[in-house]
Amino acid sequence: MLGNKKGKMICGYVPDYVLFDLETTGTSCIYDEVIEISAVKVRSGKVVEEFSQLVNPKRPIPYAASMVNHISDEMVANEPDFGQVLPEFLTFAGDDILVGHNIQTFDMKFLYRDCERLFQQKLTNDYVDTLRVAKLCFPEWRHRRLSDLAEHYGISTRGAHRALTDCKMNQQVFEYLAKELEKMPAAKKQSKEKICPECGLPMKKRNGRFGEFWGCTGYPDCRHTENT
DNA sequence: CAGCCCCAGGTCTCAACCAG
DNA sequence: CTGGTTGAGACCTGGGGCTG
Repeated sequence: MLGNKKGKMICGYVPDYVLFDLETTGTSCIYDEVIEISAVKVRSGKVVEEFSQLVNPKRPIPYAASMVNHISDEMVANEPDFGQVLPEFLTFAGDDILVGHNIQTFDMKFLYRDCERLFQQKLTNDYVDTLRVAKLCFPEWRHRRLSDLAEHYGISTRGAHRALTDCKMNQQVFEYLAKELEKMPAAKKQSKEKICPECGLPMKKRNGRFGEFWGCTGYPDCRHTENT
């Protein structure tokens, strides 16, 4: 949950997880705030519990953001702030693996920032980004937005861009992606899944002066290498 | 729309090698 | 030793994709 080491990204399927989604006042993890957080707890691929809470960002919601998520200032006026909601979410999530779409570059940034800001600690949960998994399954696709994946699997996108609806949609997508992963050749999965033991980032095969070697994609921050 | 990140491709840098 | 060449890693940049 909280500690001094950030969790690592996993690119694969797990049957037990907490899938979450945030709605925010914008796309900047420096200047913007969370206005809704929702999550579903999943055990053996089935939703067993839900969590959803509007958040008062203590500032006006920009028009452009309201147009996307349909959340207005009036709707959040009497809601708690994120300082109250985040501990509730963390209790709900426990030490489960967190799952979401494009969370590596978006949602996790907000969570990391606010955990640091409120508790001076890091979020230790490992996480799965379904965008990464989708890239693995459908490298030939041009787009892999959550709505594209939902449409591909015939999942209803009614009410999209509200956190809980997106969570449920994403949960079904993740279960379908799991089936795609099962169908994939082992070699293809393994080559993509080699993880750096130092920092948890994926490793990549590189050609060096002295031949092939595995290098961490976190270079230059992480300089871990392995022989092929 | 803005902001952020990833990724591929191009360029730069530097060490190794070799000829003179 | 010096200078030129080569090749691989480091670094930079622009385009594309995804989010609200």
